[in-house]
Parts: sequence; structure tokens; C-alpha cells
Amino acid sequence: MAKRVTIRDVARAAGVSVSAVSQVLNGKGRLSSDTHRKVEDAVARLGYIPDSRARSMRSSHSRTIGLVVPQIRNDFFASLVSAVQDTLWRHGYATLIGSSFDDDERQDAFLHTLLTQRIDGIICVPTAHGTPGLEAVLANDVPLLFADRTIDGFETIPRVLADPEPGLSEALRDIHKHGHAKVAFLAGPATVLPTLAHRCDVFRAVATPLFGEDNILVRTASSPAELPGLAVQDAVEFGATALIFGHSPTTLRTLPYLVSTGLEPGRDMSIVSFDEVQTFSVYRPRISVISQQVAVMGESAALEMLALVEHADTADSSVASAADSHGFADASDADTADSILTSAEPPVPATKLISTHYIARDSVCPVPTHAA
Amino acid sequence: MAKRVTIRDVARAAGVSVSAVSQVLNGKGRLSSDTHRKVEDAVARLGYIPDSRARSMRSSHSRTIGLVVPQIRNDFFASLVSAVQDTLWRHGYATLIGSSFDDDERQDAFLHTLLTQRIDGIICVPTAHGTPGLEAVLANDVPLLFADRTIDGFETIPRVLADPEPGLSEALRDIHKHGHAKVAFLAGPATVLPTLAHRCDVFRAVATPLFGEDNILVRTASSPAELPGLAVQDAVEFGATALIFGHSPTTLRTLPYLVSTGLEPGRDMSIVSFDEVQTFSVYRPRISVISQQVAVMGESAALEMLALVEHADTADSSVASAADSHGFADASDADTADSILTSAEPPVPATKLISTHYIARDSVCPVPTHAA
DNA sequence: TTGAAAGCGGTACCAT
DNA sequence: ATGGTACCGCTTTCAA
Repeated sequence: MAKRVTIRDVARAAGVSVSAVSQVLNGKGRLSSDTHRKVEDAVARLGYIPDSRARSMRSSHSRTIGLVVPQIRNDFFASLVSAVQDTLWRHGYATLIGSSFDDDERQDAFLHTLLTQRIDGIICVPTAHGTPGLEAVLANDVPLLFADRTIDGFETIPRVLADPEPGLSEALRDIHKHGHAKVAFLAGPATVLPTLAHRCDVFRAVATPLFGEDNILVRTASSPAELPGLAVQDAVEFGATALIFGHSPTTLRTLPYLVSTGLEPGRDMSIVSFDEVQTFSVYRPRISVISQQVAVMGESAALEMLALVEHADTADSSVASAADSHGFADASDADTADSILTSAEPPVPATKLISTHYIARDSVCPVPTHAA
Repeated sequence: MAKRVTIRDVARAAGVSVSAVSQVLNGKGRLSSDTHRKVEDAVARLGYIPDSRARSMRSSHSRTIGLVVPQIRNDFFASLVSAVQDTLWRHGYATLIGSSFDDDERQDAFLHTLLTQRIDGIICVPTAHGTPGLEAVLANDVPLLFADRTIDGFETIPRVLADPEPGLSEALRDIHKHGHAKVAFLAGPATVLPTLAHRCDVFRAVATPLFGEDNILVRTASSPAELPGLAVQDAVEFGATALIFGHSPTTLRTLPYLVSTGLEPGRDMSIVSFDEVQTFSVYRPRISVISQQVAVMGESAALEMLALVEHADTADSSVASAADSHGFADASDADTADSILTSAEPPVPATKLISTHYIARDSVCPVPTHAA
């Protein structure tokens, strides 16, 4: 297998010019059907595979999106990745995936690699903080979208998030209906993850009218590794007969502990957890969950990113002539221009909310007669 | 943010030539420490990020490896991806990940994209069959490595596989020790996946001397979706009191069915499954597993691929002069030449085996007194 | 030790 | 409708 087949080889074999081949391959009209056929023949005969690097260097788009998740081994993120990748794929885009392991530096290192590849955009589930890497992405004008999480100081970044309210609300009503008087919310590392902290707030807001301020308890951890034992003890002492977990990895680590304590889920203690992970549906009792509809979230994020990318494309060329230096305001203009036709600084930083929903299963039961 | 910073900008800012900058960035010695500093200053000041596309076009390597797995949502493959990516990362390589969904065409489509990107090599967990896409990879001289699975007709492709023998052997001894007389092996879609078929053979080989030919049962499915009910019924009728699953997705789908039948795992029926997935360690009883050491497998595959890539690098230049047209026979020669020390042709180990091992947990118990 | 210039494989623009 | 060619950003070879 000598050298790689290039577009020039194809042109030669087809007896046409290089540009003709390029045209045909990109469907840029203006070619005779005869040329068309000759080119396609040659391509097939030679097994020509275009070089997307060369292509993207000239055309300044790579049809590739970067995707950063904390942990691909986490069922939730694996599903997110799958959904994003699948959607992008359908639209002709490839996906570059990386794990940050929830570590700022790993994340930034990967972002750097992404920048290095001149991809068209980045979907990121950020670590807890803003980082230089994220700033670099912005500084390089690469479209950025947050998924599942946001961070303070990046309010201008569009994002796709789950709205915990509907799911929490349904879950709490179900628990209430089962006669429980006291509920605890174990949020996981909410001290570090704003998303989890937000769930705490929503929990309070929804649970208070239902159970009364004195009958709800919220417990957070200050790190993902913090052992759940203490929080569970607190909840038990508090008299809670139902537990809602705001973070599935925490749930997974807590379940065995709970059992070892002698508390039987779905009998002595009702359990609800965020995230529709496989283990919960196989476990006995099957664990009720608040689904974040990760597939929907992934698809949304992908579509949102595609919109950003297309928009960036057109904005770039149209703005080039008009804008003076930054052209940031102009870009914003373009966004709103579709609804209003005057001008007016428009509300660009879009937040797209995915509704959560509650899936009732065996782990939520009536209050045990013998109070735990 | 006007235009992107290029190497020329850096050169200008540093007051040196473009090639000087390139040298410094690639550590190709021969520069004065003064130039060195000036360049590094400029790079930092301008926030220069090299364009890896342009770089790889000239240098003909991208430091990127493609990775194809059947399903990233499968815990096992998610872990594999994680391990591969992590290892490659440590060696300065990026990873392009894709799911084939165990579909030939999806796989080939992704392989095509990979080819399009001119990556350095491909690690693939292939679908059940050989495909045109895989042929194309070979035809384009892209180093290919199979992980976790092989397929017929691709015997020359190096591979990293799990050796089921040690794990199965230990598991069977444990089951035997617990007094079980009859064991069944539920292999999942072994009709389609050669890897699973192989496990059946190994199971027979190991189980026969221990239990006797008449006391073992092997059941396979002809598709991944085939419901496990029938196989379980067969096993029960056969009188098996211990079940070994050769395919974790099947296990996951079967457990609920088993329970619904009234058979309590770890009491009425002993259970062992392949794959160390999270659900098994959280489940009650905790499910004994035959671990494929997926982290080791992933790391091995990554390292093996790196070796292939490095080797391809050097081989390309040296072989170029020797080989006539295809050079395929030559390559085969090289394979065998490792035992002989005449030629400098390097040794390329075709198959690397990762040892499986058994992890005993609660799901394996003594034979129930009241025969099921 | 350093700089100039030739490509890598495409795309896009401008002639024809 | 088609072909010629500059050029994307970088590495590499060759001269100075």
C-alpha cells in the first residue's frame, strides 16, 4: 500500500481538474452530470477518503464538537455522552469525548487539546469552578455550552440544565401521600457543586408547604468522597422515614450502608434518588427515581450546540464587515433579530431547562408502623 | 477577538523566524537559550495554541487514536474507554471515541470518519463480523488492534483479549466446593459473538472434569435481545443449582426475572456472572463475578497500540524500500521472524491475554436443602 | 544558530 | 461549466 490517495489522484484518474473533484464532493452545484459520474467512479475505484484536516483548514470548520464530562464511567454521563454523540452524528458531526474526573487541571488539559484541534464547539459539564481553560475557550471564540451544570461567573454561557422542580415535587407528593411526616434530603457534595446546592433550595421550597418547615432536613457533603453514614444517622435521628438523594453516586454508596444498619429500603425507609441509572431499576426493591431525562438533555445540548455553531458561522462572515473590534453586541443583535425587528440588546444567554419527572417504584412505601 | 494567533504572529512578536518558533515548540534542540526564552514569552503573552491539524499534515502523525466500542453505556465498555483514554492521555495521545451499537454499518461509518481524520491507529471492539469498514482500515495501512473480541477472518490483527479460563476455573471450584452437583452456563448471544462461544468451550472443558459431562448445561442465545426466561427454565428443569452467566447484560436482564420466579439468588440459586459491573456489587446478595480486569485490558490495549504506532512509524520508512507492491507477505514474515534472530524484523505479539479472576461474593451459597 | 521556502491535501476564488 | 492557483498553519529541508 504505497501512498495515500489524494484529491489530485482522483482528478487525474477521472480526467478532470482538482477543483472539479472538490465541487462534486461538496455538492457545490455547477457541474455537468458527466463530470459528476466520472468523479464518483474514480473515487470509488481508488477508494479515496478525503482528509478532513486539510478540508477544515481551508473551510474553517471541522464538523467536530468536543464534549467534556466528569466521568464517563458514571452511568448518567455515559448516557449523556451517548445521546449527544448520537444526535451530533445524525447531523454529520463527529464528537471528541474526554473525562475531566472532576479535576480542574484534567479538564483544562483536555480543553486545551480540543482547542488544538480547532473543533467547532465545546459542550462541557464543568467542574465546580471556573477555570483558565474555560476562559481560554471563550478567548478563542469557540462556541461553548454547559450541560447539566453551571458555574458562577459564567452567566453568559448558554446552558442546558435539568429543572429539579417537577420531579422533586412529584416525589414529595408521593412520599406525602404514603403518610410520611418527615423527609430528609441528602444532597451529596452540594458544597462544591452549585447544581446540587440548587436542588437543596428547590427541595426546601417544595417540601416546606407540604411537610412544614420543622419536618424537613437537608444534609450536604463537602466532597464527593465524604462518607454518607453521618448524613443517614442524622436523618434517622431526625425521625425521617423517607430519604431523597440528590446525587446518584452518593445513593449507590449509601444503599449498602443503609442495609448494613438494618434499615430495609422500601420497608423501614422510603428511598428516592436522582438519576435513572440501571442499578436502581435492578435493585430490590426497585428504587424510585427522579429522572433527568438524560437522553433528552443530551439531544437538547447537541441541537443547541449545532445552533450556536451555525450561528457563529453566519455571524462571523456578516459581522466581519460591520463590527469594529469586538462585535459582541452585534452578535447579540443577530440573535434577537428573528423575533423583534428593531434592534435592542437582546437576551442571548439562553438557558434551556429539561423537565425532570418522578418514576414511582417499590422503594417508596407507607410509613413503618414501628417508628424507626 | 479578531483572528486566531498563528505561529507567524508568535514569530513576529518574538522577533525571530517561523522555523525558530517551530523548533522551540518541538524541542528540536539547536536554538540559543535566548531565542528559547523570547519564543516562550511570546507564546505565553499571545496565548498561542498550535493547530494540530496543520501540524499533523506535515508531520504525518496526529497523536490521536480512534476507539470503537459497541455501547458506551455498558458499564464494562465505559470502563474500557476510561482506561484506554487515560493511558493514551498519559502518553500524550488523544482519543476519538465512538459507539457502534453493535451495528455493522454504524461501526463502519465511524471507522470511515476515523479514516477521514488521519488518526494514527484504531482500537476496535468489533461487531460480530468482518466488515468493509475494517477492510478499509487495513487497506489504508492504519494500525488496527482488536480489544475484548476477535472475529473470524482477521487472524492477522493483533488483539487484547480476556482469558476466561482462570476465572471460570476458580468460579467452578467455588461452586463445587459449596456442594453443587449441577451447573448451567448461560452464555448470552454466543451464536453471534465468537468471544462468548469461546467461553462456552472453556466452560465445558473446565466443568466436565469437575462435575461430569452429564451435570453441566450450556445455553446460548441467538441475539442480544433474546429473553432469558427460557434458558433459566431449562436450567431449573435440568436441576442446576448454580448459574454462571457469560455476558453481564444478560445477567442484568435475567436477575429480575429470576426473582419474579421465586428463585432467590444466593439462596435457591447460586449466581456468578462475568464482568465486574457496579450493579453486581450493590445488589443484594452481592453477585460473585468473574472479573475481566477491564482496567488492565484497557491499559494493555492502549500500550499495545502505542507500540504498533511507534513501530509503524519506523517500519514505514524502512519497509518502503524493501516491499514491492503489497508487502503483505513481508509483514507476515516479520511476524514469525521474532523467534529467529537473523533479520532485524521486530517481534509483533499477535494475541495478548488478560487473565480473568473470580471474586467470590454472597450470591454463591451452599445447595438448598429442598431441591429447587 | 538561524531564516527562507517548499510543500502536506484540500477549498475557494478568479479566469477562461 | 471547468481549470489554474493562492493559501490555510505548520514542519522540514536546505542555505546562509
